[in-house]
Amino acid sequence: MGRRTPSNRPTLARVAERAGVSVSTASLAFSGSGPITPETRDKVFAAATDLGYTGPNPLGRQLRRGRSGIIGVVIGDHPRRAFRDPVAVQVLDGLVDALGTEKLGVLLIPGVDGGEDAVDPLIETAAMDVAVLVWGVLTKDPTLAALQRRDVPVVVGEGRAVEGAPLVALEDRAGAAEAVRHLVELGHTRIAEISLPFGRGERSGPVDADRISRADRTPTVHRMAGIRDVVEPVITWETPASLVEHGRDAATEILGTWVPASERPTAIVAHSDLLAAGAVIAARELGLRIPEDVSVAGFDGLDLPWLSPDVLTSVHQPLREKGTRLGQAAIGLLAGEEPTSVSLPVGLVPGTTTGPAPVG
Amino acid sequence: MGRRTPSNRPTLARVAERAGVSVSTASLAFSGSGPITPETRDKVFAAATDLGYTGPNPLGRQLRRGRSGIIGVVIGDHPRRAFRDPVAVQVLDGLVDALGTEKLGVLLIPGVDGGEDAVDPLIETAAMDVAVLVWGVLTKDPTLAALQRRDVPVVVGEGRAVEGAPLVALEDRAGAAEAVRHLVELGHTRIAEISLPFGRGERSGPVDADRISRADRTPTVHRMAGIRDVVEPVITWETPASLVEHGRDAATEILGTWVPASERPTAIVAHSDLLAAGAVIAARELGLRIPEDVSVAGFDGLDLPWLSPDVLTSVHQPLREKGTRLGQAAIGLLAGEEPTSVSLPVGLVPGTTTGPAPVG
DNA sequence: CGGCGCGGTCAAATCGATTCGACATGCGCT
DNA sequence: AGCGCATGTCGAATCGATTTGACCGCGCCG
Repeated sequence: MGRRTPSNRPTLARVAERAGVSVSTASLAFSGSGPITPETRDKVFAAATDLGYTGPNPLGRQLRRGRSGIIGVVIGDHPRRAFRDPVAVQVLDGLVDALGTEKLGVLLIPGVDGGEDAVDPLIETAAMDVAVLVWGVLTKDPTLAALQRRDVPVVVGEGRAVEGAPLVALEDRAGAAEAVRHLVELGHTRIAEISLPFGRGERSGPVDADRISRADRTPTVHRMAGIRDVVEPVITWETPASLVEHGRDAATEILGTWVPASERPTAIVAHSDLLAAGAVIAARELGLRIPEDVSVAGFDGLDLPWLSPDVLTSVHQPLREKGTRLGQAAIGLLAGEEPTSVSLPVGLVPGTTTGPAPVG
Repeated sequence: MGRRTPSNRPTLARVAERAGVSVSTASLAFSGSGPITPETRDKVFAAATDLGYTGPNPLGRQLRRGRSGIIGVVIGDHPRRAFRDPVAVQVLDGLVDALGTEKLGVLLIPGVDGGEDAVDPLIETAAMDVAVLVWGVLTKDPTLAALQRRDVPVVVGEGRAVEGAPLVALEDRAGAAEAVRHLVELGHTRIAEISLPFGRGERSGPVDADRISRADRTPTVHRMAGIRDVVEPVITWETPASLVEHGRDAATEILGTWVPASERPTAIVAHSDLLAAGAVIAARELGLRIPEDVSVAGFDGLDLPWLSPDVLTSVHQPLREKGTRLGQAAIGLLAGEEPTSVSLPVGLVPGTTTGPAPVG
């Protein structure tokens, strides 16, 4: 059991030789399915254990098969930021699970810092049978372009459909509309919006109609549209990422210094639960009662025990299912099925953070 | 630009043929380093773009090289649980970064639900040049055993050293001792401990000396030892995972019903920041002031904006650096260097959650 | 003017497996 | 007894690249 150098690692050929059979027969023995007598198979296995051979070398098998068994998962940012959002984590979980049933592995591909057209080198060179673009594609997406050049089949989560690629979407627009309708029914008229990022750049602050019209990122665009299906927000605040601190900063401005108290928004709808949680914390810090003074609605349906005693009113999404669907879409593509797209339903679940609008 | 079936995907041989050169020359052209005239190279590149060839097939290259360019990262649990802890996310981030510099990719390998000896199929069959066991190894670890059988070099984070494998550890014991010493210096004598899991099983509740002695998981064991280097806790509460809700549950018991108020612990030291945050929330819910009535110290040094206005007193660890060191260790192994281990320093950073022990 | 060396190109071996078609054996059936 | 078929085994081709060593022609130097 000493250390072995790569060069003396046993191969199928050596096993076959030792077992006194041909390489093909040895291969058949390991594949398990071919026609082979039990004795021959045992002979091969015995030789294998003698030599310390633990099964076919994946590299050889992959080359022959023309498949790597690897699915590239493009998370669009550095892990520390992408996974700071529990939403991404749950989707990934479903994805890993679904792919695991087919013995497919997940190769993590981070986004890049670089300029406009920069893509991670893995996109260009890594072996993968399918790539999953979890957070959709931009209108001119260098990552998508590189994958298409390489003929790597693609599965898209969220947003814009790509020719020949299955799309797994959520009913963002309807869900956002539902959340705002809930607020309107409670009597709110001055509703502020805290939004997800609009595009590549990192910006934060209030936005005007012009910038809104140029938003280029998919959950953002759909959720903004859904909100506007019901009401026009009194203000829209862009954030650089779905993180508690950004929601807190935005709400501190919106509820604090932005307008005189008499014109203060009575409700905030945020594009994500983390942003909404930040808004709740900001309201607490400003001495505002929730929901008596201000209502807050989120989006995602996360379980946030640390927000206790408040429970967010939120639009629940089947996040894990989104992951499993993405995985199944990838598997389907490998099986040669025609790409089919789905849009998963979402639904409002009221919590303790929304209530009737204050009178006057 | 129509769809191509795998069979008519261009190969280096076809490019060479079209360019009127040999395969070896074409290969040289793409490798970039070989001796070749600019004209020949351009001829090859022109033929390549004609055919839509985007570079050597990774599978062929990998087989020849004997390297897959993939590092398996064993996270020891399902992603939704492993990555719910920001600690894991930061380590992963450093790891991905470090490996990215060498164009190595991260293959995510989850833990399994199954019985004692179950391992993820990827462990047995996936191609990987090195495996990183981020959260250490158990005393009898089926994952480690499977990897050793396959001759996959291993890098270990945390805990027990493995023969021939670099170990990247943190000075857990000293850090834990420092945290408790801080509490003792503040006058605390009744100190409770909320601990990380002891082993595979999911248990929660107070533990006795016998169970403590049988703990088999590395950060847990070291942190317990460090605490006991300074003081014996009045109670140790085991939790099934490093999550806010478990810390909250534990602290609710410890500070609430467990003993009469006069004997209530005046300080809690938790093995992680998420557990500590849960304890802070529990204290708030019980109407206890922090730090006047109860002090809470954590471990990890996370940034937890949602705990505002409190800032945890915590032992800061270089988590991202742990990740980069793990990555560098893997790279070193691939380069044939002798495995070397490191232990990274940690340090107490006082926040607002610890203060002098209440008098009486 | 001849030989040496070097830059550039190429043929062939190699990485480790899978799989197709051929082949040998033995059995059953007429 | 002879034919055909099923069963099990094997040889050889193949997947797509990298790399070594041979080879060739040309320029430079003695």
